[in-house]
Amino acid sequence: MATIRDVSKIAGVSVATVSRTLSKPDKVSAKTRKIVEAAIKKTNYKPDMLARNFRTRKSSTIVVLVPDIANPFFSRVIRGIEQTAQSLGYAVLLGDTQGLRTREYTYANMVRTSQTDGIIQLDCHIPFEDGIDTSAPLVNACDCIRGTDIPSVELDNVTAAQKMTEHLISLGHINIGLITGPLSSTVTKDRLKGYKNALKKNAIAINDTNITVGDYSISSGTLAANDLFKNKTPPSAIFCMNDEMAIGAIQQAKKNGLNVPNDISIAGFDDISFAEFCDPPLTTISQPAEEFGTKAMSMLYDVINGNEPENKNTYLPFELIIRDSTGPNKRI
Amino acid sequence: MATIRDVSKIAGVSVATVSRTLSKPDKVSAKTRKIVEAAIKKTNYKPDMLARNFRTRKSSTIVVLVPDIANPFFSRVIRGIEQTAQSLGYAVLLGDTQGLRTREYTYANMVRTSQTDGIIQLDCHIPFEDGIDTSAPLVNACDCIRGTDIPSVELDNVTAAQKMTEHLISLGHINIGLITGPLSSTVTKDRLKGYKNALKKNAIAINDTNITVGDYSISSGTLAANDLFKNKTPPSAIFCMNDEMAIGAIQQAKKNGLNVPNDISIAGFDDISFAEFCDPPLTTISQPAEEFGTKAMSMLYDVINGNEPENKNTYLPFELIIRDSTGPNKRI
DNA sequence: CTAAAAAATGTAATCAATTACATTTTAATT
DNA sequence: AATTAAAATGTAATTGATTACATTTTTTAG
Repeated sequence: MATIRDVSKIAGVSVATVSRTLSKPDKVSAKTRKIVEAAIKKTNYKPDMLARNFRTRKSSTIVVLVPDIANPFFSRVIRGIEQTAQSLGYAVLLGDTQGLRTREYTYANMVRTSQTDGIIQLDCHIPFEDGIDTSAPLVNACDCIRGTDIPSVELDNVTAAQKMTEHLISLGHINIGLITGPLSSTVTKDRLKGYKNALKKNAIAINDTNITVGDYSISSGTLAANDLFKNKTPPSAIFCMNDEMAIGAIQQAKKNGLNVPNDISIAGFDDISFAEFCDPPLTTISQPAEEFGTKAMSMLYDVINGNEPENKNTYLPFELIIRDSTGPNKRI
Repeated sequence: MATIRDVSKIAGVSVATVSRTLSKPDKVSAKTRKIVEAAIKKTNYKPDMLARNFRTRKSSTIVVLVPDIANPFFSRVIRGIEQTAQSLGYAVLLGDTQGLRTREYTYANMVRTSQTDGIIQLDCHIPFEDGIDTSAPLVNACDCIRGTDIPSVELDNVTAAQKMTEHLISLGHINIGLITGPLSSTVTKDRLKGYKNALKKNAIAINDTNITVGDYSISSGTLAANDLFKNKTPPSAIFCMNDEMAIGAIQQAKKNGLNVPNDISIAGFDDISFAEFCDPPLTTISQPAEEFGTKAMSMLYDVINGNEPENKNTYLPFELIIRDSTGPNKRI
């Protein structure tokens, strides 16, 4: 493999000139530039990134921490990250953490060892209490941690969940079940708050047996729905905090001989691509998944370069998508 | 940030000894090892990977070329890759190519510039005709190119498609539609071959109007299905080359007032997690997605280290999953 | 045409680790 | 105790690009 020295010899110039031809061509006279470019072509020279990264002290790589790459919502976010990263000259390392702290640690440490220039975190645990390097360029996307000044791209989950709950109320539902995610995450807490807000606003009592906890998986949706169906007065509508759980809940409803939406309304969250093709098509909240990624990446770019991002906490818009899985309460 | 020199000073040994303590501890006496380890702890030293990678001439990074990270099958494969990579000391760069050759080029070139030590390719185009660096460690997973000696992890797509077609035939279907992917890929060609094999074996004439081309997206499934429904004698069963297209086809069937499977049987391929939760649940071929990833990664590891992988073309098992979207032909 | 300013180019240090080879220390053998 | 072999440690070169600073060349201004 040709090095910059080979090129400089063939072109009859110094290595500095070759380097400059590549990185600051306007600092080189047109004549030598041509000579050097010819030499580069002749030798098929490509700068060694290992050497360049080492010398410039940056990896031009960022890592994205994701609990599960196979989650269709996260994979769209990552697609957005990758696109913007590419256009900004960064490569994207995949940090599938499977929710394990040790793996988060491993990947977060890559900043300290210069393997990576920054971190985008899709579910938020870092920085840990016990003093992980907090100076690492870090941006949270989708989820966030309250009370820190870590830049984030979020949805107004409170309002979104409130809107969805109000949609169900507007259909005449009073007894509304909820299937949450793990209560540790801010996203879940916010959506729960939105659900409660809507009930309060409409003077509907909050019934704790209507609130069940899932883990954002399809199977947890079936389980939680089944629990709700066993209530003394089962809900006439269920709001699930993501589409997967809603799909699980629909399946369980059908298994129990219930028609969706005639006997029970079921709503989701995220608007994954399969939501539209469920039976019945799912009422849900759509989020601009790719935009979470692109925005997070450009914010991280700012942070890496020492610039305060414009909006430290950016909120992206959502949309209530009404399909056929929700309908009027017919039990009244 | 502490360097190896800081540690060596504090420990009162040479940098070589510090380096050895880390990489070949058995070459260092127990006494000095303890001293060095104490100094490392004291300084909170972490070796700079940029320097190490530069010096050792390897990035400890591999790149995975995937046409679309948001595809649920591919994202499972990637999960497998990531897991094995991690355990082998490799980081995984994400190369979402969106099917664009220029992006494939960009990522493939990372091997030449030492940014990455090897490539796993999930849809196969590289090496291109026009002489990209063929010496790059490369493994194909899921798809492959015939007539090269590039190691690959594959499914026996011919047999799998044949099995599925035979399943439909066994249900009494004779007029069987097919929705393929883009005909350029080996996977598609093989599945087409399997379909034809089954028909021939059962002395059923191959009807070209029964074969339509999709692009593995849901919407292409609806379109292709609609085409098939317009045939003079529409098929009583449709075999779709992936689950997404099957989901699209089911939707189109319902839209046309057809009951699945009573009026028409529809089958998919891949067994993505939503297949089980379709309405009706999808008959499909399940593939060990994660295993494609783990196997491909360990093969790539061999190739990178100059060892011929044991089975240059590894075949993974598949399983015919019969659910409710296929049933007896009632039009006879 | 000359002096000063600006532009272009070159020299060599630098980044932080690894490692071949040299040297010193320790252990083993007689 | 002397000799040899083995183990431990140290010295310094090396990796390939970038870049501060020095030097040379070109341009501009008077």
